[in-house]
Amino acid sequence: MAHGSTRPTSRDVAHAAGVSQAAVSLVLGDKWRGRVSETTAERVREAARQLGYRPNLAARNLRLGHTRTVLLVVPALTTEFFAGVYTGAARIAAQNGFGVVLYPSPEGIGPARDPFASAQAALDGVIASSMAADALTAIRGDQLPLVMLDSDPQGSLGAATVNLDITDGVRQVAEHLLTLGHRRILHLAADVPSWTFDVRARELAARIGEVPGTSLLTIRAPISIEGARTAAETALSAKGPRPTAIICDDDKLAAGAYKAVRRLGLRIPDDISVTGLDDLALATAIDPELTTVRLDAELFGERGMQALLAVLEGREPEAGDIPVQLVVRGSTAPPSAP
Amino acid sequence: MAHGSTRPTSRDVAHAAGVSQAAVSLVLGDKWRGRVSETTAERVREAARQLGYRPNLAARNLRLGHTRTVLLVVPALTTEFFAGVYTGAARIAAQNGFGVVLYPSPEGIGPARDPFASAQAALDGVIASSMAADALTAIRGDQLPLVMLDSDPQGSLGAATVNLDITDGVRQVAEHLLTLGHRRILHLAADVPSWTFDVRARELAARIGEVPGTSLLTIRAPISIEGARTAAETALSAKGPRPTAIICDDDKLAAGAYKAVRRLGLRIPDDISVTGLDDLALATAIDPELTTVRLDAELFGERGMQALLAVLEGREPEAGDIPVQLVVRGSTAPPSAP
DNA sequence: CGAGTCAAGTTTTACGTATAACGTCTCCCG
DNA sequence: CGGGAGACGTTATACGTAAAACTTGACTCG
Repeated sequence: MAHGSTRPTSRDVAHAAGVSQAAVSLVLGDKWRGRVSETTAERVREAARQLGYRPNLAARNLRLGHTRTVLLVVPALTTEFFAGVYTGAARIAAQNGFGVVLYPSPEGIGPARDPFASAQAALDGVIASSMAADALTAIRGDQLPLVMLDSDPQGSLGAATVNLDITDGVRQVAEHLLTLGHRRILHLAADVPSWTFDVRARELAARIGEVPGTSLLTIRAPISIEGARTAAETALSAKGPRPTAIICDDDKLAAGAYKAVRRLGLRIPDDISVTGLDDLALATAIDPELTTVRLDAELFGERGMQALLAVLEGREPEAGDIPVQLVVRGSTAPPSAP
Repeated sequence: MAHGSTRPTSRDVAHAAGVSQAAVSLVLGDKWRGRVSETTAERVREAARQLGYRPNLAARNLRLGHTRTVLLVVPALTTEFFAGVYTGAARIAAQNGFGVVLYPSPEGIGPARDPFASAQAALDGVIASSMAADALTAIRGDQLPLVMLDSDPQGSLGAATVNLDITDGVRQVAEHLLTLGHRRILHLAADVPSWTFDVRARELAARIGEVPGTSLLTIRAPISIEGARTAAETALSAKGPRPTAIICDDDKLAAGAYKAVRRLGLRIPDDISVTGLDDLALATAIDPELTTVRLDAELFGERGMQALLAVLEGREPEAGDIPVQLVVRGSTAPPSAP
């Protein structure tokens, strides 16, 4: 396994600089004020540079007992949303001398089997998003400090949670459509067992299902454009009065709904309105541009990392959901006269 | 930093099972055939289970001198392409007892400053994609085995390279459009310094620029829908004969081109044909569906990991570019009569 | 029966680092 | 002039694991 010569150690640097290994550690660890002379320190730094010394992280981690590395468990990275979450988390982490390692759950959104077998870095904590309960308990078994993203605050076994205010987003969507005059509404839901999707269904049922004179039909589809198209096409072809609006659990599903609508020879928003949730790049790529709920993925990641840092330091994580905002674009309009 | 009680070590397990620490290491490391009795082994395993023992990876890595962990450096994860690359790489890695850690270069496509400061896991090797030369040399300075993805085989400082056969893909696109009868072609290029984009320009110049009776105009845009839209709109509004086809460096740029075309009141493919490159989900979300070149991201990742494993074992990596294929959809058609 | 073999462990060591604990030497002040 | 106080280091140790080297006892076989 040895590729060429072995990497230089702090002892090599010490020998080259004519000092002890301890001195090297002090200088390079920036703990030398008043313990090593400036000239000696410079000699050590020069020797390190010369040899291309890089500390052995395994040894350091072992000695220190922590790694200042955190694992971010996300569903498969098939949209840029979790890229944003990562970016935000990594920014806060870097400001605090931490690193972030990504573990994209291979089987897509849903339960991850064993993040730790795969991401074999030694970890100080975990930020996990949208995971099923079995994987969650697997993680908890590890006793690692844990922050959950977009999960049921009650059911998270006492882990800290950071949530987007999805409930409010859904409320805004419902209000928008009701104000426009829609009464027959189709909910195109993600066929994924996750709290973040349950919340959408729950809020929609409360906001629309209980308003007199409205009807709410829910159908489920896998989160893919083709899956959503198929499901939506079936639902729209059913006999009986056609819905005048489709609320989709996310933007990708909305893209599928667009295709279904077009296939049936209908027009958005004239014949039917469509809404999404996420505000991905996709939302403005399709025509007409999609009315959707903007989620601040980076802020989400930042808040997640801040919460984890709080847990690590024994502080109480900041409470409060992250606000979201409806972005009205061209895919919604009042329903045409019946 | 201590959260509750400290984690159990192999010594704790040994004590609980009434054996030495070495015996625990042998049993759990599966090296005990003929060294420890079956009954003792079972006792050890039971004790480990009871205590919830998890080996300290930092200590193991230090002892072993390697981590069986590899870093995958990718541009910011704003499309699902690199998710596929990761998936493929992780699959091969897992089959060989390796883990993969992701480092998404924070500043987007382009040079990454210091992957190692951030991804502070101890590493055995690196797979790096589309990086500028300065970051490359920084990595090389670390003496880590390196595999480059989609990079100039000549300029990679002797690192192994794995490439998609982009040249062939571009050739197929050019041939497709020329066969349809297009003669005035606009090349919407990515404004990013990377070999993978240089190759596109080079091949296009050779295949179209040198055919008598054709014209090829190249404009550059940042890889974003809005950036592409702006650039394309400007180019299409210029005086003189309008191009009849736009070849885009990737699908995202193509989505921008769609918007530009629509803004100018033109139709795809009737007035103008558009092609992409990647075959992302986006390609079938837009209307009409995009003619593009399908890249097998997972195979790309697999081949990258296989090459790195070869390097680690002192073998010669498999040679040969990964084939790509043109997928003809509704965005290309013969040019309308002038 | 004595040497060799084998099973079933144990003792010991090394990996590279960070840091606590321990010298020196010089200077300065009462 | 005696000793306390820096300045400038060094020595020694521990982190948890894997594995080489060693021990012990029982059994085999010529």
